[in-house]
Amino acid sequence: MTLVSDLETRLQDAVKAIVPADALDGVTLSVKAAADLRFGDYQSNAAMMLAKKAKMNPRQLAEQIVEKLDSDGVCDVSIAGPGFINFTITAETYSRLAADLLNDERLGVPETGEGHTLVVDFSAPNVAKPMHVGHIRSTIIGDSLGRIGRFLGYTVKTDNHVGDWGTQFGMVIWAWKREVNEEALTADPLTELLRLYRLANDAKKADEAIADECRQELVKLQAGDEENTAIWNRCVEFSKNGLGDIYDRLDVSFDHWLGESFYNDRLAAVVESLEAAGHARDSDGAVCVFSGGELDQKKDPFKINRDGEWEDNPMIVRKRDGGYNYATTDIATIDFREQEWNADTILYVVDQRQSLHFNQLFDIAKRRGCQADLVHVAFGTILGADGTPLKTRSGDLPQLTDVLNDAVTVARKNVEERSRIESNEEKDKLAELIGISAVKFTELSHHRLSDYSFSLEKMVAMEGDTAPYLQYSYVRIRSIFRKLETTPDLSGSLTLTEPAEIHLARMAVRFGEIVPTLLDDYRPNLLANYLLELARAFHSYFEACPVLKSEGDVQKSRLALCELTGQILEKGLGLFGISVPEQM
RNA sequence: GCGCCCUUAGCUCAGCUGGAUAGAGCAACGGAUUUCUAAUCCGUAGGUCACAGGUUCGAAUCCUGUAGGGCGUACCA
Repeated sequence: MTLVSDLETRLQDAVKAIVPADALDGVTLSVKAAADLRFGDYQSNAAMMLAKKAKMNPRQLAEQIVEKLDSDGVCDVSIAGPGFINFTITAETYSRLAADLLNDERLGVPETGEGHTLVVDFSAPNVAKPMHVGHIRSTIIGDSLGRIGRFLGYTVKTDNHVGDWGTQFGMVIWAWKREVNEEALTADPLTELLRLYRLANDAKKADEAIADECRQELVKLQAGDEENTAIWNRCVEFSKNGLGDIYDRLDVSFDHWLGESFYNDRLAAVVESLEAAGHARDSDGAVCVFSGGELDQKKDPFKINRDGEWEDNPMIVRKRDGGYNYATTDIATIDFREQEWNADTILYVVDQRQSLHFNQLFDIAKRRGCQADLVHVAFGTILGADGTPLKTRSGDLPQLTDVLNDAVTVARKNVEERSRIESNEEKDKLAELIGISAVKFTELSHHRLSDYSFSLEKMVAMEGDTAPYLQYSYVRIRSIFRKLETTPDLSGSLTLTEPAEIHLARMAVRFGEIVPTLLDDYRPNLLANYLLELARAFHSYFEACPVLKSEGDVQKSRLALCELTGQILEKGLGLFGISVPEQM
């Protein structure tokens, strides 16, 4: 049980002894971390909420609650302002809890996800095109959500739903048949594929007939044409190898790699079932899903207002040319994940600009009887330096590999200038770790819905609120233990007295309270905030409380606190897919 | 037109299922290092939370409106 839930239980017991049960309807008696430590460690506004409902004086009610509240020596309880109940945790309690955490593999994090299957659909780049900076958000946020889910005890299935079957293949095949350069393909397959893609893209923009030809190539592929399938197989193989290199570098992996093509032979049946159930019908030669008519038009994703008239805004599941598009594939994918994986929740970590698509998709899935909780974990747009969105098809966005390389280069320079490490090989390894960690952490410390202005400078920053700052605090901890030479016995009780010690323990205890909240709204950045606060507490402690110069119980307590902090930093960064170095 | 999202310090951003005097980092300025690693710490300065109303004991947070910006709006994903 976390400290905050312990306090909540005590508070609820006290309230139940005073207030009749029916007065508690709709009131949550919650305790949260105090906004300001001057008020104590935790606070509750339960008395004010209840007083409002029962038309009582909030301060008097708070006094009654406090009188009944059995704090059992855990904390001091006081009343302030209009009726806040403030909990000030004692140094003894923090000492005890810190000692407990040191013996807890889970570091105080409860298993809230047991028995629940969580599918995380993320990254999903288009095959045949290299990943650019725009792919960073889905890849890193999705990977982190999967790791967090696993740690919380969910059965997690991560799936890279790669775009290996869409329109771009019609284009690549069209260009391949006319222009492929086998030599270039052997030397640098991804660049050659990108060249072919751009070639077709430019050609079809200039000539509508070519756009048609590209569509025809796709239809042939989807119908099983031998030549196109052979080309496609080679494209996919080259691309997956290239993608695999980047994922390895990012330490991102997937349980499954079921791309759009995997669902190809299920699409016809999906459309048939939609038609049979009356959800879809022919429209202008295409097969479309229309509104279920159950929602208000303003909220209905299948309705749109044009010039004052509400018109249908259908979702196309089979194009006029007979080809299928991603809507159809997505429906088949939901069926598969529900039936084969028993998904309870499916997360789609996808750009918020696709929210209309997901609104439509989820609506039709529910109409077909889908039971799983479907969530579009949307994120904001990546903007360029000029504040406008980076355009996916402008062709000139920085590639992900280049960004990673730049970050590593900056990190390498830092290592050269400030690290104690001497071997060049070790320096290279450290720079790779730090550079990539910095990129990941930059992403994860932002609110996912904020538009993200891409700046190389920010991506590669090594000071302040960054991954290296967190890694550095870990390194300082390891350094203390290295100097100690013996392995200390850290079991038994602790004695924390200095404000910096107590504050560090306070932060450590909160780890178990923060982690379960990360999946409430799929917000890894709350963990980033926490880890920075923990590391700040540690660095202050490091300056204020000498460890090696202290002796006896004081030293033991301080070592224990260091060890605990190190474990939390390692675990917390691990939830971001970031590892910690022993030395910097 | 209609729908969705955004607007917080010079810059980049946290904080948003209502709580007390709105927080970090960067940049600026002033200090700390014969050290348990200065990728650090301590301090100073910096705000009409876009604007106007409303609900409430209490609003950056919820509601309405206005301004500015972004995105989406049937055969791309």
